[in-house]
Amino acid sequence: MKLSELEEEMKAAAKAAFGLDDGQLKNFAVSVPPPHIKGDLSLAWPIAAAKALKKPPLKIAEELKAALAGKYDAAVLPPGFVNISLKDKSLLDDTGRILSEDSYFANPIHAKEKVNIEFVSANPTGPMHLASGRGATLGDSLSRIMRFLGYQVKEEFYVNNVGRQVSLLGQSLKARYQGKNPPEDGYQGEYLKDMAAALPSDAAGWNDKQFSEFAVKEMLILHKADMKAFGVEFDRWFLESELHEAKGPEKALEELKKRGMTYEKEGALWLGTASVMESDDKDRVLVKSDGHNTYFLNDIAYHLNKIERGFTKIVDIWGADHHGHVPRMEAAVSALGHDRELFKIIIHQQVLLKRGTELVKMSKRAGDFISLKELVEEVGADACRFFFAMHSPNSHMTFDIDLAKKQSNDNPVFYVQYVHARICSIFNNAAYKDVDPARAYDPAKITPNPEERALMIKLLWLEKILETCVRDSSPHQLTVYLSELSAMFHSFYDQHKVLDAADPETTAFRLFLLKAVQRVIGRGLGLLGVSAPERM
RNA sequence: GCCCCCAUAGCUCAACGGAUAGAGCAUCUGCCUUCUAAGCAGGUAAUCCAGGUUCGAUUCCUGGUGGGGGCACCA
Repeated sequence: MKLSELEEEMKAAAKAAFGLDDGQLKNFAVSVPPPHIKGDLSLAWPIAAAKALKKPPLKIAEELKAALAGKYDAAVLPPGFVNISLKDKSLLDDTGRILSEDSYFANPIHAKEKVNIEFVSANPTGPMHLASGRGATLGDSLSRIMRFLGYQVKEEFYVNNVGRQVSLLGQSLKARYQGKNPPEDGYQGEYLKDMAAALPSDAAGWNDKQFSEFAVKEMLILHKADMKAFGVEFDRWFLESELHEAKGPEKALEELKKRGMTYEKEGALWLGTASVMESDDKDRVLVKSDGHNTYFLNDIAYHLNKIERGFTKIVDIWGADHHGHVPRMEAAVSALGHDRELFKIIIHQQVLLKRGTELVKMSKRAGDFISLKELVEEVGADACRFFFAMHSPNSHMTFDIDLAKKQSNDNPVFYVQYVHARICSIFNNAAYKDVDPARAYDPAKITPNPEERALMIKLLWLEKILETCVRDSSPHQLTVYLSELSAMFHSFYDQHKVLDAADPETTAFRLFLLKAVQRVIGRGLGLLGVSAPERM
């Protein structure tokens, strides 16, 4: 039985025994007992429920134990914990189902959710920066996790291919083509020299717009290649120009006006994000006094577009440098008449770069930065992705470039990957050791030892870990889990021989168990966009 | 000035308000004639400060201190 099912079953037992409603069982959750405690799972609920039930925690724990009797072996420990021991047979059964049912951990309840996750969305004005790796890792890993759990997920990259920055890019490219320096506020990076050198022969007669279009097109090719090398393939690259062709901003504006959310002041058109909705610190301009749309209006139109495409959950992943935009964007979605729950913005803190002992400040326009491509080529996509995935979005991570390049072998990703490789190796050695790797074991003849039990229980936790990742909008718990599972495996490997022709029953069981470990490790790494090598 | 985020071992990070705060790197001690030592076993080592709430606080609240980011009719 999955942990979620087990938890539900125990919760139902508690509900019936104490005559409670769901609200009173909110904190009812299984957890892992600390190492010095005997038991496979732990419930702290009796302590938490003491006040509401007006009973001593120990008494509640005893009553809960009685309610679970027959189904679970439970023990009560002060100040009111109930510790559960799982039966070997049920563990063996679960391990088998992990192997036989690929979607064992999916939850059908998620299937009705249509999720749009937009991330990276770097401007097509220069090579993709190393820091984009953080957003890319977050978005792609979360997408993979949600998909695995049963959600319908579309990954999307928004391309700002119109506007002032794009014009500047075109002008900068044109200047390079003509052997001049780019405009003062233009793009100074070397990459435009290379691009200029590759311009077609008829570029001499081009106007600025043609230079811009060429530059954006080329840049998009690079961005797509960078993302692919990083293991990220978007379902859609949404061009801002598509939005304008479909009259998106006009429609959004009309909708906002119709809802009475806008007003004119000083020749501009404003959205009452503060005065009407009280969710921002000031009102925001939609149409400037010169008649041009603000970026904000275009962004509202883009989000309206996503809503119209029928998504039930819309997620944006932004760097902390945009966090000030959160209230106005949330206000805008509300202003369009939609539920706040529909729209979620995940903010991740920025990546600080450290080279030697100095913190490196980077600017795309000055052309001084470390590209994602460079990093991936030197460190490898696996190590990069695992490293980014390890950090919760709120952590201010400093990326030590020298360390990442020089000591990539220290990355915990190898520790996890090594589990997969070791298990593959064992299976490859089976024939050589006179063992049939396909032989089934007989559950009736197997009593798992403590290390084997611990591994089987750990495998079950993948489900809850992944749900936690979704709840916290971060894959970092998965990296912790994989490291812990790996440690358990390596320790097991050291203590117990797997292939033993003299003991075919135990050998068959251990191969079965290892197959499941291998499956979970491979699956977990896959959800992080990291490869599971067969040998290292 | 206002807003957001952060502060845990020498370093990089974990820990739905729960039991003796977990890892990796670094460091020290052991372990390769036996399925891969990118490994195992063990040692050293941590919750910024002051209050508060709670049976219980690294976690929640208030006030400090220190750091990062943001406060446009730019995108």
